[in-house]
Amino acid sequence: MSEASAEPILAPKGTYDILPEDQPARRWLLRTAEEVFHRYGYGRLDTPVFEETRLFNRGVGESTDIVRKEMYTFLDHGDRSMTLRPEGTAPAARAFVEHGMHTRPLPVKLWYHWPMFRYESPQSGRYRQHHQLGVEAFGSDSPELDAEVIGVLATLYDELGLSGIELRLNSMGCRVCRGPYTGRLRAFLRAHQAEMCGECNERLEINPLRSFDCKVPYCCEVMEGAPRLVEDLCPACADHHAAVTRYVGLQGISFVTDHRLVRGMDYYTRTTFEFVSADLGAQSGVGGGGRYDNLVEAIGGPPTPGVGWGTGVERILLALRRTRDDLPRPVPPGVYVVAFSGAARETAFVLAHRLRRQGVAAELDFQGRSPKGQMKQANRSGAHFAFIIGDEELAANRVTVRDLYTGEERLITSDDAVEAVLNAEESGR
RNA sequence: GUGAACGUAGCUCAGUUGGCAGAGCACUGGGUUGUGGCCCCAGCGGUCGGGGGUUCAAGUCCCCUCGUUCACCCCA
Repeated sequence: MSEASAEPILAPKGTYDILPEDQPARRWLLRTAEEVFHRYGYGRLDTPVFEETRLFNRGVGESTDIVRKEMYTFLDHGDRSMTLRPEGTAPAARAFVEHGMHTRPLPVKLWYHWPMFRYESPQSGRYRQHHQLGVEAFGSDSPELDAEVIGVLATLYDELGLSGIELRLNSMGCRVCRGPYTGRLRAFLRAHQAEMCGECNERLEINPLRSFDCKVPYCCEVMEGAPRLVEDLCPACADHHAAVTRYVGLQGISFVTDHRLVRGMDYYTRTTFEFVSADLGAQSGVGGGGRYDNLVEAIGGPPTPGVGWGTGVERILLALRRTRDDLPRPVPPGVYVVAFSGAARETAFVLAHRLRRQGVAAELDFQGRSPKGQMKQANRSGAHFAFIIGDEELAANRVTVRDLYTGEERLITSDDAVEAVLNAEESGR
């Protein structure tokens, strides 16, 4: 083994480390989310990070980019094909079925905070491992539930202070209306094949709806004249969509109907929606979701409608950091215990221990720093107080308590010092 | 997967037509033999992303590669 030639090992491409200084903002975000979910009556669900590959093939859909080229799939030692979860809805549906949750009072409302894995080319706001917060509500096809689910996300963004976002709403129809509509759209696209880009022609058969998303100018022009699904829904879907928009409005949430909004999972039916942020780059979607009335059945469960969404934790933080500079930061210790002589180190160590047992965050030097160096550290740590112990304090059996905000100093017993800090922390709250 | 830009100290970045690898911040010590913040001095810290090539000489030019960023695509 040659130490000199050891190459540094870096985090895998598209992944990142979450350092101590990054934690408080993230923790605050998650706490806020948990609180919001609780108020709306959602219970937390956790599932394994890997599932049988079949779940995603059947659930998300063979034609999707996620399944076709973005999954981390491997064979385990029993030659079973496993996949690191690329999204949350299919696993949640699997758990719903596996635990017979259809016998619980419906709807069953769940939330999650999970890492997701997709083999994509990384860029800002797009990672190979990222975290999503999500909710899934199973067992009701009421448009009020679509609206509630959207309301949960809008409330979350609002309470996080995420501004500059826009809600886009659409309906993808159902089995009854989507089939005939896609037929009509295909016919339209074939008629205009010569005017469209190569990609649009390629996806004509697989997913013609995608052409609405094409950025090529002349494609956009053609698509202006294309039949629109929202305007071509079956009566039931049209009623549903109208009710969803009404109930979204009742919550005071503004939105735009975007007939071109097509999402990348095959399971969507009826409602689809997306929140986009003006503060992100090209990866402007912060959260999105929709209704999936056929998904549970597709993975072998009883016919059960559902609706939900996922939102990217990293993208929320990215957008927040671009608009706010007051996100939570690490909490400084209450006390930094300073030893001014070698003989005082033992007493300092014990004093720090006592403080910690009393509920006070206390730090001390381990590097053998000079008195000045320790004071500098005390200052940098942000501690309110420095407890200073040197030969004088040892002789007097006292400790010097220095208020690092005011510079005021007192020589008191260690009992009084601990008491003083506890009082200061109490009144500081 | 495609295209473009960029990789120099822990961080943010200079580095001229190829000619001794730098600054600020951070870190350590000192100025103050027991006192932080401001200031001053000094120190520590570098496989110049990696490999190959051209050259007397490469951080600088060429090729490959890895990574990051931006865009396409897709999505959170």
